[in-house]
Amino acid sequence: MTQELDLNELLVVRRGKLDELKARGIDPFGARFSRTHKAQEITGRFPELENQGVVIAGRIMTKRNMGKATFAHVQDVSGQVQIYVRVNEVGEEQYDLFTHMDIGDILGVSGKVFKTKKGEISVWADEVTLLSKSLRPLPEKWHGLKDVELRYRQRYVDLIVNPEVKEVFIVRSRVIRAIRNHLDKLGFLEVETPMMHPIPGGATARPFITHHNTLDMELYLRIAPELYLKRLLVGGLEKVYEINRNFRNEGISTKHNPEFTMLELYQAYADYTDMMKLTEELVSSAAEEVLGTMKVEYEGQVIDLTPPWPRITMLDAIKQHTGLDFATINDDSEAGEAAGRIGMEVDKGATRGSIINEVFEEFVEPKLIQPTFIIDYPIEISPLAKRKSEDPRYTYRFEAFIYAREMANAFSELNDPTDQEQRFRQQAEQRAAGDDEAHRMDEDYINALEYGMPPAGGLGIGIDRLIMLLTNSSSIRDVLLFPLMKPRE
RNA sequence: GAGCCAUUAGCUCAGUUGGAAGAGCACCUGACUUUUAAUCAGGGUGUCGUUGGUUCGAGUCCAACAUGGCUCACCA
Repeated sequence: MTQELDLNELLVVRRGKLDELKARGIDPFGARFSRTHKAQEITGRFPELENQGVVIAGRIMTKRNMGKATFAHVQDVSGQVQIYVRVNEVGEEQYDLFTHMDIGDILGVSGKVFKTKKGEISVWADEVTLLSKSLRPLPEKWHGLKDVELRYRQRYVDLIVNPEVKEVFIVRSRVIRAIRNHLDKLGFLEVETPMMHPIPGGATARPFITHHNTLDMELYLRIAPELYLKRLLVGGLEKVYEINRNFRNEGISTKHNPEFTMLELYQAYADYTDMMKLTEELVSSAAEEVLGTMKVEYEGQVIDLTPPWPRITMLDAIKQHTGLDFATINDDSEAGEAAGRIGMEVDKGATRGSIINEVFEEFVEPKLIQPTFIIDYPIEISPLAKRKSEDPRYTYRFEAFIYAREMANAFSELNDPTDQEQRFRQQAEQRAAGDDEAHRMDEDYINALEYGMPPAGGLGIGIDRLIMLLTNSSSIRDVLLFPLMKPRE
């Protein structure tokens, strides 16, 4: 059975045209083509380009045949411009070829810039060249491609027909560029640390497991670069950052993709207050630079990113929203009872710190719409953060929340190797007790700390979620070019 | 992992009470030398997601499965 038998009529017709072109000695998949202008330059600089010769290239998006003359819109990366092709200028043979081209074909056009009777800036063609034949029909010109599944699976089609999609990814690229420029200016060094870890660390998450054949060893796709970046602080690099993918083997949702992009940075001799300033600065200046404003609209609300952002301790925030004062609650069982009084059930073995966190997530987090720093996290849920000297039950740690979502997580880094080793041991006990997301012991990391790591501030920002905020996207899939999809069939 | 919803032509969508599968765009043929959702005349598109079941008869009712969306759970 040949493939042809499976094709519908539209595809058969296009393949017929392809054969016809070949029979006429025309290469349907052309080569290098020199253009002088992009579509947007022609429409944007009409006064100086009027009557000038230009050469453009792009995809045919619409076509209106009027007999001996045809209008079409050609789309390139910058946008669309209309072309006017008349038999008088291009000749019988080329005109015939052109009228048989399809919407979706890629062509080159040379001609002069003019304005039609109705006032549309156009290119009056004197030559049209087929550069690539399209064998599949594009979605409808008016409604575009709406089927979200098809949009994600065939992003290339989505990008062709839905211009606002391209805009999102341009903003994404510019925001990341702005962050890089900002950090470079501050003297940070961009580094790349391993994606494949023998011991997954730096976060509480389930990893993807893979296997190296020659070494016959288990490897994990990284859940965070943190422990490697801090080894670089030990090595004396002082200010480092990495913007790259993390992988977590967990559920998929509008806010979670198994691979996602994180910024992590570490600054020697700084602490978490410096990281708050830097967070405000990075986010607000990226918005200002890319969008031209620090007031962004998200899901119908205006979010004001202008620094400074309010800072409130986790305990104060809980007190404010629930009336519960955990400062007066000193052990695990008391904490459990208190949570019960406001209608929360907690696990039997839950610690005071994890209960505080649960109460916070349940009662406070949903209310944090405008940018807010929540500071001083309980030590039990912060195994890599420095203990507060005034009260060892808390750490010098904050998270930044915007639109009830965690945007940034940062702390004064724990650089005491003995304390770190104890915390790893506690985590290992939790792991042994069945918590498969608890941290694992990393002996080499302890070894590194034993050489001495300068006191430092560290910061992580979830880039995808930041881009969602800045592009008013409600799903993480809308800011990922190729979100993970289950294969069909 | 759970609940709800969706799946009909290449795309966007109708499809009545269970009784001969539809429209627009796109496509093909013809007309038309400044159109623009071009227009006019003609043409026909199909595994109704898959597999079963009920029925004289299923796009329509029932079940299972698949994929996707939303909500929840987990997480960032």
